[in-house]
Amino acid sequence: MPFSGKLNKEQNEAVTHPDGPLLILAGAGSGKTRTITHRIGYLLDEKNVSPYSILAVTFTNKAANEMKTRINKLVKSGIKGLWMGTFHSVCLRILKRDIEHLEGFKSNFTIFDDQDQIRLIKDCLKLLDLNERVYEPRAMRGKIDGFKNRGSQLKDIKIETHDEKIRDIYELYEEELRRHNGLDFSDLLSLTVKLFKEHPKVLEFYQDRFQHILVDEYQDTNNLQYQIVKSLAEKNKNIFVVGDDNQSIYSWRGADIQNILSFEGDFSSTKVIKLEKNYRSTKNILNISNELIKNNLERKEKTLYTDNEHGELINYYEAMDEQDEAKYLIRNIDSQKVEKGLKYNDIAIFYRTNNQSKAIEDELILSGIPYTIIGGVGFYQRMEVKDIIAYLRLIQNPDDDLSLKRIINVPLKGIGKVTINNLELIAREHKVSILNAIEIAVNKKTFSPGTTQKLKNFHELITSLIKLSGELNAAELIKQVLEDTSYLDSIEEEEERVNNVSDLVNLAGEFDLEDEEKKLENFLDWIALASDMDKYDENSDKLTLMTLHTAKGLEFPYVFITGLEEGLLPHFRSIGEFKQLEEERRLLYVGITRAMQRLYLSSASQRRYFGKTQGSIPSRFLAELPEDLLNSTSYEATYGRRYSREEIKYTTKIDDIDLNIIDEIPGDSSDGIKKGQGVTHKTFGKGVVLKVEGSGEKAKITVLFKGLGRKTVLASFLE
DNA sequence: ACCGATTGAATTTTT
DNA sequence: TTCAATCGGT
Repeated sequence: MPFSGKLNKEQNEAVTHPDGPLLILAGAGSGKTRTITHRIGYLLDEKNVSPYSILAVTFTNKAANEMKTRINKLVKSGIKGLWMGTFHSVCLRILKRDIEHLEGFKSNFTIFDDQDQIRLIKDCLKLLDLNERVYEPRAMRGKIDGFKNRGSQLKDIKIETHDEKIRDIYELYEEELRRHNGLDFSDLLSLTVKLFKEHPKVLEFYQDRFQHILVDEYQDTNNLQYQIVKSLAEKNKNIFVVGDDNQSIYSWRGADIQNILSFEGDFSSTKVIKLEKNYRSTKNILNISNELIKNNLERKEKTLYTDNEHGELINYYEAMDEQDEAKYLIRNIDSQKVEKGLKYNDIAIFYRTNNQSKAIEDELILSGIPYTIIGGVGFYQRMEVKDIIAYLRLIQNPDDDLSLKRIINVPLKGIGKVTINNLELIAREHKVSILNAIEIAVNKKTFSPGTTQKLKNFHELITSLIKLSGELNAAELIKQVLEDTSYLDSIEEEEERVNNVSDLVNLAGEFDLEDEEKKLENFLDWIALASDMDKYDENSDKLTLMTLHTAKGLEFPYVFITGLEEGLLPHFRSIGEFKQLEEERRLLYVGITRAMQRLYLSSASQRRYFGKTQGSIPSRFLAELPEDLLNSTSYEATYGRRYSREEIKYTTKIDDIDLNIIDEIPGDSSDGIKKGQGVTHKTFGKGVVLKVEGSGEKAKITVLFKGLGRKTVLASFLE
């Protein structure tokens, strides 16, 4: 049995499980990936299951690619026909094939990323004549995604939000998305659910095809993903899920830890296997992770153990500020690298928020250490990359007004805001795309001769590119766009940007080699779901920097976790609410359990946020770690110098008060504005004062507004 | 009407 | 620090 030799008893039991639902609760480092790959190998080679009948869902594209490679090495037969990818990519594939069963949808849709979503929401707010300050686009995006992830119908939303306007925004947003022939990320999932519900024949096709379904990182599935899994597996019940409730860290994206906690109830006669033996970390590392996670109430009982040696103590350093923290990292990296003969890619640095990378980056550059940063403003979000992609998107989907608006004047062509606004009006009036509106306006000579000529040129440019798109592959088409628009000339002074554009051309070239169809559409789909993570090459000798979220699923011999401060980890947006606080703890748990040999923790006593230096105290999570496993030092101990600490202020938890009583809080302004007092703002309405900075008309007042949350406003705007 | 410059505001995590 | 909206000049 080639698939049992290298496995322990539980892993082997999972791999050779007969048909029927199986839940694997796999602790960190317990050989989860190995178990899934061997399971697939077992099905293919031992059970003679056709790869065509297997669907495997992973959390990232990178994980999918890696798993494919591993399985290929493992099995005798090939894996042609096997579906492996993220929920989003799997759904995309299903929708590309079957979306036209749903009325009003076309298969050449464009995928709208979150930036596009925000821009579209802004357009909606303008159309509805709503104030962006009151209905913050980002917040609205969050609400809309929330509705979609829960599968809420418009009529339900009335109950969920007391603000009728939010419902209007959602409704218009959906309408606009349809008009653009676009799908947002949530649509990929929710329309698949809709498709399965409304077209049982389509569902049956996939049910019959996918005899075996495997889902990795099941703890981070959301309601829609759950529904997809459930309906696909309903017929054959061969559903194999792997997850760790202690590593559920995506609730803000709609992930519901209940999916894994109640799996047994969802599928009758579920077999449960726990993988509790850790092969990754030293005893010390594993012990502190166990001690930490014990503090969570919402979890399944599971204690990891290991045969590995105790290893070194866990280091903790309390730095003066973020610079001092970065220097501490480099000191240790340098010395350990020499002492233990490490390579840079043996080492990773984690943090809670992307902006923490800057200080570390600066010091790394100074000391000449090679590094890569994963995430942040990723390659695909770069302005120049998005510009080129907008051209491609418009070529592929001429209804994509959003992309058109992005590039109609890029590089500058003398077509301004007023003209675009008028074009939008024409488009609306005739119920056509802006590209069509341009044609109408040019024919009718609606604009001045100069403008008409510019528009005519633009229209000809796009139509000629559309014609060419039938013959050219993605890379060639990008080159054509660059040539026709002289885009490179417009950014020639910015070397970085030019490089990014040429990287994009190369990327497209690589894609064309892989893609048999060589279609622009496929390239765009791939780009839309691609992330920075996918480009990450763990074999290049570079230090890796990333957030704790992106660290999930990876492992490194040496791990540094920075910024263990109240307000950062746990993040202040999560403090105060029990569930969110537990998720922050899980986040740290994920970070700690990435470490194989050695773990370093650090915090800074003060940190510059933007411009202003703020004081902070060490994270409460540090107090939960057993002291005898920690080796703690501080800036003061290392340098024998003291530094002046900023006064540390604790925020009052007024947020938890019942917002309905805001109306009743007395507004007494006889001697200026005070904390806790009720106020009325000209635009935002009623609220309660949380904080006062300065005095008089120009004082900055932080107010918790009813239904809108915290905002900082000028005293002169309050009544 | 468009463009560039200056000011102003805002920052969790990502498929 | 970056990004976006606004304003005044051409």
